[in-house]
Amino acid sequence: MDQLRETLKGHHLRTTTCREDVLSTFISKKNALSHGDLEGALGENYDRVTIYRTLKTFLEKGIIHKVLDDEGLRYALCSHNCSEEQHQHDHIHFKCNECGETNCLENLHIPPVQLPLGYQPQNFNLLIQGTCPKCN
Amino acid sequence: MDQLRETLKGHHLRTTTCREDVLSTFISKKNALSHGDLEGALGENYDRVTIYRTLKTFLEKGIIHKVLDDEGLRYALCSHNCSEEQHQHDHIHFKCNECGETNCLENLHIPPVQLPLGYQPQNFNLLIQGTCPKCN
DNA sequence: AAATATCTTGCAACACAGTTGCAAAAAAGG
DNA sequence: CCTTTTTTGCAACTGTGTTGCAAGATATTT
Repeated sequence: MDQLRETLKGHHLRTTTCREDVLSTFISKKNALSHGDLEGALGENYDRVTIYRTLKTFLEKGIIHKVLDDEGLRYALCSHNCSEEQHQHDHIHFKCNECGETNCLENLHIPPVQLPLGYQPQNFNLLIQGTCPKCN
Repeated sequence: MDQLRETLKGHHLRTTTCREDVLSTFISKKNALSHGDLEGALGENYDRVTIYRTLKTFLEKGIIHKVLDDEGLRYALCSHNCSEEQHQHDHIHFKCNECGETNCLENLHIPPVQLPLGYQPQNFNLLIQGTCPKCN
């Protein structure tokens, strides 16, 4: 796939098979992935450390972003074009307690919150847990 | 302090010095604490493992709840009375990027979000990152 | 197409976070 | 104060994430 190379080049990264494979895994599975998920999928081909470093690089370059929940750290593709300079992530993540999948709800915004005086917000991150349509 | 014993008994827990100390640390420092924070404060008196187990017990009994941010797991007191059966945590956490402290914004509610069809929400968790009044 | 500079990978080793089993010690209740 | 039940400390272990370094791969220049 040439689109993978394009995406990597667009973020000023050399194309390597590991980066292509990690990126393509994020694209094919659409939900948020942990390092462990990726190691499970690609661990026979690449070293643990390389996958960690790939994730770190992708984070820095704005290809993926962190997704938090109560049982660990995951990563998901940035939908709106992020770059090294600017990340825009005021979106909502939904974690299903049945199947355990976490997904970004792309088209929703976090409603405005009236903060007490003196608080300067920069970033909003809403995690909703419950049951997803597939498990409902 | 007898209030500590009362709180523990109210959640069906035996009073031990470790539990009293952990609870009183949560009460005196008002912000969210990590295991490491508690180990730093009490580690000379109690074993690492004991602190882990105390946190786990407090979680189960509804004395504290998890607080997530992009660099790890923290815990904070439940303000509204939680029990083993029911936790109610639709509140907002604010993490200051300057001082690193995370606090619960007690009196705020998360505004309602219109979810797509099929999503059954059970729990809302909003993390706002920015600058807090002290660092502003 | 080969040579160079630069970046990426794998390996080993390490630091830190969290868990489990078990025997000894402490709490609650009679 | 004796018994039951829970909690603690210790040792050992698993899992997660990082760092240094030499070897390999990528991009670039000629």
